[in-house]
Amino acid sequence: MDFTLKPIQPVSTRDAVYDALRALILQLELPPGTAISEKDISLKFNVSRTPVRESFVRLAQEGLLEVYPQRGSYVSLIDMNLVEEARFMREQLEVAVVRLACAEFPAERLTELERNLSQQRASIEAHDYRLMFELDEAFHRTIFEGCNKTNTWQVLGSINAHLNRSRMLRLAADQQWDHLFEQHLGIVEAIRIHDEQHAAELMTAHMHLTIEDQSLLRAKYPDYFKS
Amino acid sequence: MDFTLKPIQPVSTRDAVYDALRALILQLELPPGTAISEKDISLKFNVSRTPVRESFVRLAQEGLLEVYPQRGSYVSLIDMNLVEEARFMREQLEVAVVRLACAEFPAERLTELERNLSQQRASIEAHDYRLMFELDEAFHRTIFEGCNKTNTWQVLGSINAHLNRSRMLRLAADQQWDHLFEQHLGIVEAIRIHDEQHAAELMTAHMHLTIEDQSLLRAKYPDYFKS
DNA sequence: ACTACCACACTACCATACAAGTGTGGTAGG
DNA sequence: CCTACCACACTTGTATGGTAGTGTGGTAGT
Repeated sequence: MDFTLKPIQPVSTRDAVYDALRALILQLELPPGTAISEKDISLKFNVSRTPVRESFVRLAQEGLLEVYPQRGSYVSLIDMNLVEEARFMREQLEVAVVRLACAEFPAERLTELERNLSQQRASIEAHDYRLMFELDEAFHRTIFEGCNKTNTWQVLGSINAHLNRSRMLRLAADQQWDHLFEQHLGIVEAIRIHDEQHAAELMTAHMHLTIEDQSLLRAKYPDYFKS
Repeated sequence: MDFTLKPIQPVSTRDAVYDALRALILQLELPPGTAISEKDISLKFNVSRTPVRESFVRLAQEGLLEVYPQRGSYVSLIDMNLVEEARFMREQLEVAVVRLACAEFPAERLTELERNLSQQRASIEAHDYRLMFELDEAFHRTIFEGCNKTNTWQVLGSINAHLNRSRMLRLAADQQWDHLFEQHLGIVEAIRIHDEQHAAELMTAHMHLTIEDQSLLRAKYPDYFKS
């Protein structure tokens, strides 16, 4: 007997286009300000304008795309006000969740965090910053999952689209990965020994570290920023 | 010389349909579980399927609509896990913002809060709960605006769609508006005298009050809830 | 040389037709 | 009476044509 569920949909064209465009925007391969038209994209992907259009609707709702009727669509510029508020929201939620984690955290999630940490160490030594970026995401997601706050993490995912775009600009830069890694170590230790106060302090500092040097970024990529 | 900007768009059909459907869903005039088809809506609004469809995409992204390809679309059921996490997120952000407000808050916003409070008092005496609901929204929004956290409030707006739907169920019920009003009074007073600790405690309690008695709701409207 | 104007290429918006999958009710066969 | 099956009436997904508004570059007129 085969209980495998047949995929509800192999993959809808709309979702495929959406995923592709979103990835291109977040990885800055479509830099802020880039003009993109439904027609262009539909030709590049060899699909009709309909699924492209619907992808545009979703991207516009997330604030990643600005659509001006009858004039054109543009990858949205990075809005520093928005980025700062995204950082603010993330800080509040991350701190609150890590406090919960100090009170109660499943053992298997803790080992998952430790496994992640060892991978982080390896990727830093290998100077693989792209991988380190992904591990950092996974690290924080695991904390949320361990506290049964999966939906919260998903909401953060869309909120942080802008935040991550500016973080991506610093990927090549020095980005003090060593420092971030030390903080990760401390956070996991605090969770293990249920030191809520210390965990909260570490997480607060951690959330501030991910966004400094914005004026430098602005100077380096002036065209990518708004106002 | 006339510097008035002509409206970029009188109002796109898509946005009109989206706004209408969203309001219908949030006010439970389209109850959770209701089947709605693109065709039906397009006939009712006398527009083609295209703008309706794009509205569906947006509503589905917000989690207010479930779309099953080739089978139908349904107003999403209320997911209590989601509601609780929405409440959690809102609590963290509201508390953080009210702390900011205690440190610094513009005078004109404070008078706006006081004006709002007197309107609340009047609407409670008039038993106009619908108006009270709106005043409550405006009250919290004003606090966010006074702290330059407008974007944060907007994000909360989409997060709280689910939360508000379950709150709406209680509108006719007793919904201890008196108690909520007392807390509002206390919060404004705490902001005025910069009593951060007290404000945070009041807001925490306030955020918990808005969601109690869920089991009662579930018993009363079992078909509206998920799992 | 400069300005006003207009045709044209381009955009997103909307309507419509067709494609493909799903569930159901009726019917034919056992 | 029961079951298997199939046609049909739905659904959403995709493609395409026409509409209206916008910006630009070239041209005619001064």
